Amino acid sequence: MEDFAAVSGISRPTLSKYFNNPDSVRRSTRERIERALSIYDYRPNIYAVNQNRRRTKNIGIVVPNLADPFFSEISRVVELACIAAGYSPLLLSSHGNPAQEGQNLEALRSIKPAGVLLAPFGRLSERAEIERFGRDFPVVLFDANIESACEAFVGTNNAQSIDLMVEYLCRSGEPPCFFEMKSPTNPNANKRRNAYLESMDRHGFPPHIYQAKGDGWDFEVIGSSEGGRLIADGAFKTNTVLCSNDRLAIGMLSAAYKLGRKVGHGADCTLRIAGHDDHPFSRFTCPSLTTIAQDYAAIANLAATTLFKTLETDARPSERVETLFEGTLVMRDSA
Amino acid sequence: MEDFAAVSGISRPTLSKYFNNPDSVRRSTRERIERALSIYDYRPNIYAVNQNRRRTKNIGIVVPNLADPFFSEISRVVELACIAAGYSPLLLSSHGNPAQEGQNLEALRSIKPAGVLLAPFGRLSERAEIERFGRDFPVVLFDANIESACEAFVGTNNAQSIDLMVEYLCRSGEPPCFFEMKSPTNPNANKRRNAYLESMDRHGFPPHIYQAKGDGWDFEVIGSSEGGRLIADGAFKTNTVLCSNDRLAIGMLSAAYKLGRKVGHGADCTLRIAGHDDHPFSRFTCPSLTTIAQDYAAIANLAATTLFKTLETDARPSERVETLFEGTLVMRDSA
DNA sequence: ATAAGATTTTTACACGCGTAAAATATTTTC
DNA sequence: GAAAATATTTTACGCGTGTAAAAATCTTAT
Repeated sequence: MEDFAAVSGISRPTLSKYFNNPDSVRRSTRERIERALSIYDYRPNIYAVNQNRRRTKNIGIVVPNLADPFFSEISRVVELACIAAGYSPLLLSSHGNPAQEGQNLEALRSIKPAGVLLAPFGRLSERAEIERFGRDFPVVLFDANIESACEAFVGTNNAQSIDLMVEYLCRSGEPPCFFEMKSPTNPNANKRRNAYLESMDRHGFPPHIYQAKGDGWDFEVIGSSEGGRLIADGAFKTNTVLCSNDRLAIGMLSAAYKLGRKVGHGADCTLRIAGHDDHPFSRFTCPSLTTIAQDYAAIANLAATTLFKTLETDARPSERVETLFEGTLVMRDSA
Repeated sequence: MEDFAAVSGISRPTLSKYFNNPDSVRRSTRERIERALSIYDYRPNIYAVNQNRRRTKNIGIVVPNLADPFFSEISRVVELACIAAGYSPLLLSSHGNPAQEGQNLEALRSIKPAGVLLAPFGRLSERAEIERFGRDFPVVLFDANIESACEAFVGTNNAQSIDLMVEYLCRSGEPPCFFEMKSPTNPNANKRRNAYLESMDRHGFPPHIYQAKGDGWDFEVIGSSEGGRLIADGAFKTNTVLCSNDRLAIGMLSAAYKLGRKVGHGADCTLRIAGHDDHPFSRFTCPSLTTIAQDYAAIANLAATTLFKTLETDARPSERVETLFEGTLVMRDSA
């Protein structure tokens, strides 16, 4: 920078000001700098910069599993929002492994992030660690909520979205059974089950919950094996199944196909299957999957802007804010 | 570090040595340090560290599109390999946008990576930029090759894998037509087309290539709309279609289902569809997709270790090495 | 043209750590 | 137990930038 100052005829402190905020120098100066920049292609050493800055411009993004299209999509939006706001996002996936989540947060500490956008697993075991991390850095949670931790939460209103789906299914045919994993990795699963119970109660139908054994992130495998078994056994009390998420539904649809069961809302169909999340592949299942679309973009952008606001005002907000977006019904062929 | 040196009773230079390589200090000293570390939880400032190190321990990983399960899976393996080798991976997705690839490389420059693992789009337009980047940093390419650039390439042998599939399809039924995008985003697509042509020639069958219009990364959409149109029109000269990749096949399968065409190798089937890549969802299509499995893990690990070797010897290899892994046939129900 | 205000330059120190060289302490070897 | 080999400490400098304070320069309004 010393050298660049020499050849560009600008003093080093002014250059420093320019690189921190191009608008903080006089217009004519900025133009001179940019002219010189186009010739000498100098760029500040980011390590020296971050060493001296009080806060870095880095933002950590941590998601449970990038292999899940839901997270790869939502983190894409988050990432672009960070870049647009002038921050440097650092995307970390926990690869479906809750222990990795802690390691990721630990790794983030060493880059001294300005803030963190975290979609937590939401298990009890990691709660304390996240709370601690949230005290040390500004953190906005998304997708999965941990009531006791961090500045804010942005997600989908599962009560509303499940109720919407139950309502639709009840109006258009038999009331739904509910299919989920026995030990879900995500608090949303519990919210959805409760929402189903409440909604069925409100509609005056008895609930029927079916829980699949198995853990991990191979939801399709579990949906296919366990769901297929339930179908084959004729276990479902009604001809309609609401799956806790699309990936389970995708597995179950493939099992139904293998069993020769015709799924859909047509007259010749004997089974209806619905999901939740509007997974990218739900348009291409056979039949295409009726589901609930979460507003990915809205969730991602609000989470990001909420964090940015915290960073700019530099004051931790006095009270925790939770924002829930509504899901929308996507009527396709499976239910 | 000064303070930590004081309270731990170890000199700062020794601590510095320890943090760069815990084994470079005497055993007893290391234990004293680690005991103190467990009490005071000090950690080196990574920015000060990287400012002074000749080379950082950062490794950039750039993939065209994390939303594509192929890349999310392979980059997961690559990422873990980097961590296991003591490096700090930085995962960047170009979000399906070739221009973003250049921006990602540009962003990587400022973190002065020790090396980069790059799965390029492979378009002509970015060639020069990648070559230039490859001269400034050690880069190992994977998935898509650019003959003229970087240290090494690791990928799948498309000629072998396509031949394997063509061989199987010819043995088990009518010889395949080939379905692909007209203007593919990836050089592998061209390799596969040529492999198909050669293989059909070798088997003594006339080739039939069908190219879908459309660009971008919505392969399923294109496979569904264009592939569906071809099916409806009875355009395919044989009853067997080999798709250039699984995502096209997934789209085409959904179109076939909508058209009421029974796909598979059974007696009652009128159409066979095969893919390439063993996409995570190919097990759950209806019917499940016969395809070629790439050895994700082998490709990812070899790419990573090849880069590490370059970094450790500190010498750019004299000649470029290309390694191709063989694909394996995954026989499922669709063909 | 001139004074007030805004911007830039000069000067200087700080950040936290890598690293080199010489002195000292510790361990190993015979 | 002494000498040799090894490890640690001391001392000092450098990395590339942020930032503060005072001086110098430029811009704007009168």
